[in-house]
Amino acid sequence: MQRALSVHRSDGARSNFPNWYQAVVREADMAEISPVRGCMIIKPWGYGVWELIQKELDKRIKDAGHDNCYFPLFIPLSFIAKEASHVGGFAKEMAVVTHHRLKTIDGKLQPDPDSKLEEPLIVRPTSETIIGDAFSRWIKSHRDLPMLINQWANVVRWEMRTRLFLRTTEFLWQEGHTAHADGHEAMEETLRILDLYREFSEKILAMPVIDGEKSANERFPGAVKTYSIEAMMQDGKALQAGTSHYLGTHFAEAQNIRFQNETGELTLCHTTSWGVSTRLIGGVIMTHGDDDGLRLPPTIAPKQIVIVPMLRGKPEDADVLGFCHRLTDALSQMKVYGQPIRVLFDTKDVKSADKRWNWVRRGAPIIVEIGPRDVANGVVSFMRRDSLRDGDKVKSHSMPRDEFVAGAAGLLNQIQATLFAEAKNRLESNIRSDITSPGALAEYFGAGKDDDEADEFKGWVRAPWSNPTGAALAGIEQQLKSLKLSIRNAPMDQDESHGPCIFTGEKGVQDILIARSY
RNA sequence: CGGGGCGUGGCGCAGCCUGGUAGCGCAUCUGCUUUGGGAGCAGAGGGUCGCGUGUUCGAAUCACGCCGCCCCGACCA
Repeated sequence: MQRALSVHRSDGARSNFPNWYQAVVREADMAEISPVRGCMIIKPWGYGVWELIQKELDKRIKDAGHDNCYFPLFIPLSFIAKEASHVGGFAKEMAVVTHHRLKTIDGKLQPDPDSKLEEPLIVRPTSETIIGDAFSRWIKSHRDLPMLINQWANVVRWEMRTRLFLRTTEFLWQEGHTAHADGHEAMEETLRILDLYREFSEKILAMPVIDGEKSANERFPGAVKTYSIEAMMQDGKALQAGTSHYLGTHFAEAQNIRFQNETGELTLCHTTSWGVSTRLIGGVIMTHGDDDGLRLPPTIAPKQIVIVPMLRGKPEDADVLGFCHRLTDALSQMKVYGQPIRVLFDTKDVKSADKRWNWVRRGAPIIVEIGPRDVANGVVSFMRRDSLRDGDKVKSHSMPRDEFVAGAAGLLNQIQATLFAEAKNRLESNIRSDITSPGALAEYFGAGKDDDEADEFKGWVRAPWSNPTGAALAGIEQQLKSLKLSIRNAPMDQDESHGPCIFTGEKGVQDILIARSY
């Protein structure tokens, strides 16, 4: 059967999934690899999605009381060295600036040895240390608290292996940093943001997630507690889509972030940090994409409705164009999610059929096609990207023009709801809680089976455990690693009582999610 | 960084084993025909075959080195 994409996923098998993913990124015009290793060029359609993500998330962050700032791209080496586990966690992936000038030596342009920096600068992998330094100067009194700051920035982490959007050397993100008078308040902030991320992911990205706490060895370097939202991709793997950390007084101690409390005592602040990145776009692609390309939730589609005129090179073309112009204007007057509907009248001099398939691949939620017959009958023919086909055939709908205009916002809402419902159903129906031993876990995830079987779609496992620490935890992690599994998080949503621990057999204290992951 | 695969016009690939100076499909451009849907015919443009060194009269093809991409592992938010 003919599909809009050059690479197809093969019925749930994971083997073809990476190729399919790359095909979507490329053919949906989202991004391309750049001349710089591990870095990507985000193209207009992909960046448009990011801008909408920024807009929606920025609003929520500000509504929660945070102000935006901008801190330097460079961080003095001495800053990053201040918090021991923080350095430990990031040391292996730092880009370091050592010179400030180039010189041609022996005909070769190279860093001028005479321009060596006294103190090397690192390109920020995250900004806790430089923001903490500012906090230590900004915060003097309990009246300065809480300090609620956010920044939109690029960061660099020199990863071994990169994938477009999911893990790139440079990526765009938002990082929130807050300081509070006590641990209780800082924990509240950490969880409030976690919930904000969950709500944002579900409502705006139509990507259902499970929020929970990370296990001890997956904590952010320097954190006391780390929480995440985890989304299920269409190959069954988990994607960590956002994190929120309670940093305790670790950074406050390292950087002397103190305030005088009501009784005049000098007291350490409790800090938090949290972020989501362009990785979310990868999550959207792997959550909603299909064999015809990307399917964008209307909330983040740069163009929600695209109108393609069916021109014939005949006199009635003028009528078609006029009809399309008026339709574009009428739709632009309508609102969805409190903002004008984003409509594009695609007048590019390209064959109509090609335009249609380009928009299908890019995932425009509604694609309208107008020909002379539509004009004569005063109707609008359109396709819904969320349910493009009936079997193999493309499903085309027709509706009186005024009815379509009046119902457009509702239709976009419906598409958003359909995408979310599909993803939600996939998530919920693929978490098994009937696996209660390491043996059963190994069997389910295909240990010892041949490649084809091991390659089948697997979801997640939810199981009780006794929350072991130290060597016991490390042993379990090792065991999971041999199955390519990891503990994703301990969901916030927990039952009162728990069965015996899947690993130790001891009394369970909470449920955890186990999955393959990105 | 270890194991495997790959790198040939924008995209997908053949040619490589058995060296003789580049080909196919899609896309692009032009013209004609077609027109409720990914059109047909004819013609055209576009590649120093990832980079470098070597072997050879001659290298996409053989050897060595390097770079990049993908998968698995290691690592990691």
